Amino acid sequence: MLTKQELEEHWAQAEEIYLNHVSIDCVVFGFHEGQLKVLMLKSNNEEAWYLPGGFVLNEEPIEQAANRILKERTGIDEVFLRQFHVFGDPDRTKFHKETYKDNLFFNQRFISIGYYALVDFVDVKPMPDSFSEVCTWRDLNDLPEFQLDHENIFRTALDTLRLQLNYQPIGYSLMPQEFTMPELQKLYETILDKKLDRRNFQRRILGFGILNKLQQTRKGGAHKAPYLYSFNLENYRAALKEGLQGGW
Amino acid sequence: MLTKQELEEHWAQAEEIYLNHVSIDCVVFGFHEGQLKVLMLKSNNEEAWYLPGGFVLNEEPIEQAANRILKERTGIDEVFLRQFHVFGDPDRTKFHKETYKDNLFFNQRFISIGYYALVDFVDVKPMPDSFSEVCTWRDLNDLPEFQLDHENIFRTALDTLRLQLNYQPIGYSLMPQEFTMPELQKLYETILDKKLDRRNFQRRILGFGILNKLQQTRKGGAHKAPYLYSFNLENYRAALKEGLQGGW
DNA sequence: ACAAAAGTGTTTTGTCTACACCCATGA
DNA sequence: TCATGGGTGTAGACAAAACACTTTTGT
Repeated sequence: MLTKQELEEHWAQAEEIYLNHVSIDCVVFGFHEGQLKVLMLKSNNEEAWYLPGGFVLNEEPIEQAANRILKERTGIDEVFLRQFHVFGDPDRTKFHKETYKDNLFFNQRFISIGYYALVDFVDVKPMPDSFSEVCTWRDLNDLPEFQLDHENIFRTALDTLRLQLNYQPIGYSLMPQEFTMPELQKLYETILDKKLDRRNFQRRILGFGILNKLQQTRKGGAHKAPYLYSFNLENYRAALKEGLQGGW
Repeated sequence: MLTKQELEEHWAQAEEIYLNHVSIDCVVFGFHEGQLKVLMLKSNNEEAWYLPGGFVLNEEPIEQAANRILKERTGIDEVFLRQFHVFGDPDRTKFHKETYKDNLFFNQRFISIGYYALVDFVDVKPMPDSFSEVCTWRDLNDLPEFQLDHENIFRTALDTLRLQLNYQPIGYSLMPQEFTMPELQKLYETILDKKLDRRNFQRRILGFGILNKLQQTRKGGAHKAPYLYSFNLENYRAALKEGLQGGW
């Protein structure tokens, strides 16, 4: 953890260290207790929430920058991370330009590259950045006010996630190692925001041949114990090359 | 047309005029005589071909920059234009950095935003830029050597086009005002690189309700004259909101 | 009159959808 | 023992795929 003074020095140097005019914003999705979540931060000074973001070091590939930023906020590495859109309106950071009038670095135009990440909820240890006091998961059904154009960035990410559901290993990245069929179904229902038929869902998912059915069942529920599954990563990758066929 | 000296002055000022570190590359697709084409330029000095590209003015929205660049190369406005990927490898412009060692502007790292455009072939008047002697259509079956990472950019655009075939008004943008069913089918076959059944194709396309069947037929062929169609733009837009369902 | 391309309709096949019954478990 | 959720199978609807015959036109 840097002291206040070290921080000030860091941002005074930012213009030298980081590639100017380019930023990265990440929409980090997690899934917990049947709810889809986004990782967000709350500003020190106002009731405004924003998405994890950062800048690109002078000689750093952008994918690597996104990974680094994500690791700083979540503690995890090797996450599923995809570029989805670039936000390049000259007015998108108007608020920052006003707030940081005297700061050379922040007072410039930024083209922001949007990434969305899919992570296993339980692995994440949310860590605030130097502008925030809070870093935490927000439920998609209970979102706060967004700063800047971050609402737009978030919406675009969510739309992309829905479109790519059949082309990306979304289940694999968001579910824990072992999970039950109803849990996986809940994930799909949450992302798509619609109910799916239990039996058809099962047949379809199993038909892809991307799951391993385990011998154990999930005990402790008040009812019949469901089987546990894990992903067959090799088959999953192969299947995704072709895209999982058909729409929901 | 600028003189050589005016050009030199322009690029000497580039650092002031354009947003540093950000560039735009466009993959312009056209369709002519049953062949899919890309618009490319050839360097003055070498046997290297590259994609139309340019930079973003300080206060210019990026979509507007892409449109401006496209207009400069093709003469047309209001084209179908979509962002598809950002290319941010620090080494991607290594060649330029070496070639333009003494130029402050070119000798910097560029994050390039990739756009693909779909245009009506006959509307385009290819115009070289200040680094090229030739601007012309290249057949997808007869592509030249690419400069920098432009082969990668092109491939990524083509993959995106295939994926989005059912979600974007691709036929509308690439076909002339009036066209026959076999011509439209050829377009789909070319993009997807596979043969389609004539009757099923027709039923499917007509089923979307996005075409107007005209009374005239295309005379002059050596055989039965096919009917002409035009797009019903209103229905097309509506249908695309939902995505044209099903895969080929 | 024939070759080649275009128009159109029917049968077959397979996939998605809707639905019902049995089973296991904790309360 | 009952309420609840989980496991599994089947018949019907619908859409895609396969396929054949007729029509038009230039040579």
